Formats: sequence, C-alpha cells, structure tokens
Amino acid sequence: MSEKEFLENYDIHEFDVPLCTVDMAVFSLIENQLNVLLVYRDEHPCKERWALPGGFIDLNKDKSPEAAAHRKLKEKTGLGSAYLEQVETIGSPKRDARGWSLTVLYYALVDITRVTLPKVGKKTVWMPLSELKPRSLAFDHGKLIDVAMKRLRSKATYTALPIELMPAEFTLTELQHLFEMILARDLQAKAFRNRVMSANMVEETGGSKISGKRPAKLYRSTKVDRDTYFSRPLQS
Amino acid sequence: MSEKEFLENYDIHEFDVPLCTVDMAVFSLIENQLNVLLVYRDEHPCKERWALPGGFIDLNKDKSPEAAAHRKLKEKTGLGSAYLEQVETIGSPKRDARGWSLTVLYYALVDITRVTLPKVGKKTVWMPLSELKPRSLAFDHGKLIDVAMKRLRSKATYTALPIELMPAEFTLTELQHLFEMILARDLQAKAFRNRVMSANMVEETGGSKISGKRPAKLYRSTKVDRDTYFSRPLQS
DNA sequence: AATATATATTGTCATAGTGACACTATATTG
DNA sequence: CAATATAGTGTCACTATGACAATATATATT
Repeated sequence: MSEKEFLENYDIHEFDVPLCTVDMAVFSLIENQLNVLLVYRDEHPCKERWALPGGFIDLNKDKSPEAAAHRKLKEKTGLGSAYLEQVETIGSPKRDARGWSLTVLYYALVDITRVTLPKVGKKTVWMPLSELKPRSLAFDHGKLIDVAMKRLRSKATYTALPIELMPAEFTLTELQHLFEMILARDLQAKAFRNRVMSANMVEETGGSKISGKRPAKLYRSTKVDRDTYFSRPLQS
Repeated sequence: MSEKEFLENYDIHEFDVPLCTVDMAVFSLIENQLNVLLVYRDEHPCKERWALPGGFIDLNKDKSPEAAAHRKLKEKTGLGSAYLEQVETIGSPKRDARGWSLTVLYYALVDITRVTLPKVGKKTVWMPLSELKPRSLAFDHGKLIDVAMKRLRSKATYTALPIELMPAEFTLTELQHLFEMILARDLQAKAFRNRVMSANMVEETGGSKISGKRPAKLYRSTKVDRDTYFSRPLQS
C-alpha cells in the first residue's frame, strides 16, 4: 500500500482519542495583589462553576497550541501580545466527565492597565489568589493554578520575569513587593536592587512617585531578552 | 438539560480533534558518547524511516501521559523505572501527514548497563548524537531531539541530573567528561569536583579504577532528590 | 522654622561558590 | 629509577549575595 492510499483510508474517528484542550492561568497585579482570570461556565460539564480560560484547539484556526492559547488570551483580555509560557501538559481519564482528557497548560503575565475585559460574551472576573478557593473551581483547575504558580515562583528566583506584570512605570519598591508576594518571603532591599540594576532589566524614566514620604524614582522595563537569567538564583 | 443527559449525548467523534501522541528522547551513554534511541517504522506514514519511540496514548491502558511514556519506555528498553521528564508539547497541522497532531515530548536518561533492547518486535537502535542526521528522521523528530537536548543542556548547568546516565560506579573524571559533552565545553576539574562533592550527590565506593596511570576513585550516586539545585549555575 | 517620622536608597562587610592555574600524588612504562 | 600520563589539590581573585547600619528626602507636627 502506498502512503497516499494509506492516508486516504486513515480515519482518526476510528480510534479512541483524548479530549484535547488548552488552559491558561492569566496572572495580573491589581492593587498590590496577584490575581488570576476566571471564566464562568454556562454549560455542562461543571456548569455554573468558575474555570480557567481555555478550551478546545480549533483545528481550522490554530496552527499550534501556542496559537490557540494566544487566541483565547486575546478573546478574554483583548491583549494581542503578552508573556505566555507553556507549563505542563496534564491528562487523565478522570479530570473531565466527558472522558479521557489532556490539557496543555500555559500561564500568562499581563499588565492590568492594558487589559480590557470583554463587555459581551462570557462572564469573566479577576480573582485575588488570596481569596481563591481552589476546590470550588471547575475540573482540576485549582490544581492547574497551583502548578502554574509554582512555575512562576521558580522563575522569580532566577529571572526578572515578574516584571511583565508591572505597568509601564513603577518603583523598585513596588517591584520588590511583587517579588516578595510571588516568593512568599521578604527580600533585602539592597540585594534586590543590586540584582535588578546590574542586570540592566530596568532604566530610570526620570520621574518620581510620591507615596507618602520620600518620593521613589520611577523605572521602566528595558525589554531585554526574557531568557536572560541572573547569574545566581536567590537563596532559598 | 441535566449533566447526565448532556454526557449521554456527548460524542467526541462529532468534533475535529488532533492526533495525540507521546514521544520520547531516550538518552544513554555508550563508550563515552551520548546516544539516543531510535525505532524503525515499518508502516505509513514515514514508512522505513527512523523515529523516536512513542505513539498514541492508549485510553484503556494509560492513566496519564507520563504513564503512557513509562509504558513505552518499558516496551523499548525493559526499564521499569528511569528518570523521565516532560519537556514540551508540540503541535501543528503539518507535522504528521494524517492531520493536525499534538505530541507530548519527554526525555529519559537511562543507565545503558541496565537496558535490554527487545529481541522481537520493532527494530531499535542506539544512535550516537554525533552521527545523527536530524533531517533524515520521521516527522519532526529531529527537531524534537534538539528541543530535548536543549533542556538537558540547561539542566546540566544547575542540577546533577546527568548523573542518571552513569553506571552504578564511575569516576569523577568520567562524570566530568559527560557534563563536558552535554554542555559542549570544557570544565575546570577543581570547580567541577568541589561542586559535585559539596552537593553530596555522590559518595565513594571505596574501589578504584585503573584507566592508564594513577587509579581514579570510584563513586556512586547518593540518589538525593533530583530537584535539588546547585546554589549557582555554571557560568556560561 | 525646627523636629519627628516614614519611606527610599546607599554603604560596608562577611560569606560562599566559582574560574583560573599552578601544584602535588600515584600509578605504568621503558 | 626517571619519564610520563592521568588523578586530584591548594591558592587566590572575583563577584553576587545576605545582613544590617547608615543616609536621604519628602510630609506631618509642633
């Protein structure tokens, strides 16, 4: 049999295949709190529960799982571009009542000032991580958020990635607070500042911000390569 | 409609779904060379070309993509356990002639002295990476090996993971050669030894190995947690 | 206007892991 | 016993970090 004949006779519907989805933990920083984007489910399964944005890969629209994730991110946040990273692919016969299902999990870091939640369509909400009840979410999405959060935490120890969550201009103290929140521990101001400055990850804007007493200098991200790692991770 | 009714009426075969596979880059160390396991394809598509071990997730046998990978590893190498890590999930409409396909890529590190290739069934071969012609492989498997290798290289800068490739007993010079091969650069013997010893990743066996002149002490892995990272990555 | 106070920012020093490279140790070979 | 090859160590400079004291600059208070 030639390859042509083989392909003409091949029918994927003859086989048992898993459900195949893409899910995303979209993180943002709102009033000094880490938030994650949730979408309300109007339909079965897990009807009337909150879930991560995501869904089936559209074989006609999507050229890759990344493309599917970007499409869904755009639908939910209006953002055409944002930091998006694949975390892990998780599958089991149990996680979706419809059958054996596989999801490619991503996380996205967005600057909340650039987001416009859609006014029509599905209900979406920013949920502070501190108020999240993981068990209440649809499917295993509580666990997925946990996996994504662990990855973000790990990244924060050896890259400046969380800077993606900051608005256009920010102070180093604000940035330090963000890292402290992600890492769930306090950092030394001097060590943190040396680290950030020597990596050339930010530059002064010239402006300053008064948040009480001494004004803090404002910085912007220099948009260097996200893959540039610090020469040492923060100590545990 | 109740959830029960919904599920009874749900038929995955109504939808266009991607082909869903698991592929593995199984690395081993043979005669001081990094090798990768290849399987000969008897059937279309990509008939009569070499490919990575892998294939469709079996919804009846496999409880997770990891389980599918472990099952295939056992089939091809006889190994019931080995270091196995998910790398990335890659999909596109083009990579498989049968249609839109998604593969969860893993890499495995095996001790070649514990491997027994199956005598019956598919032809399998250990291919030295130095002799590999990536373009000649089936599908995009050349690229997959490259992705897996990049991950292994990255890991070698901040973990002792490659130790999984070594036999039960080995000398530090041999281990250093392995790291040098993976990283594609020379390392300082003193720095390397300090690093390995202070992390308590190996212990002396008491024996020694004569490979010419002064005998080298033999060590074994202490099987500490694979997730314990060095406090600093090797400099680039 | 001087002082208290809160937050921002910097100075200083000890510590620890790395790279570089010279040096020592221990076997075989002729 | 000397030459040699490979194994393994001593030493030092460098650098990023943690710890914490010290300084800077604004507002609030008197």
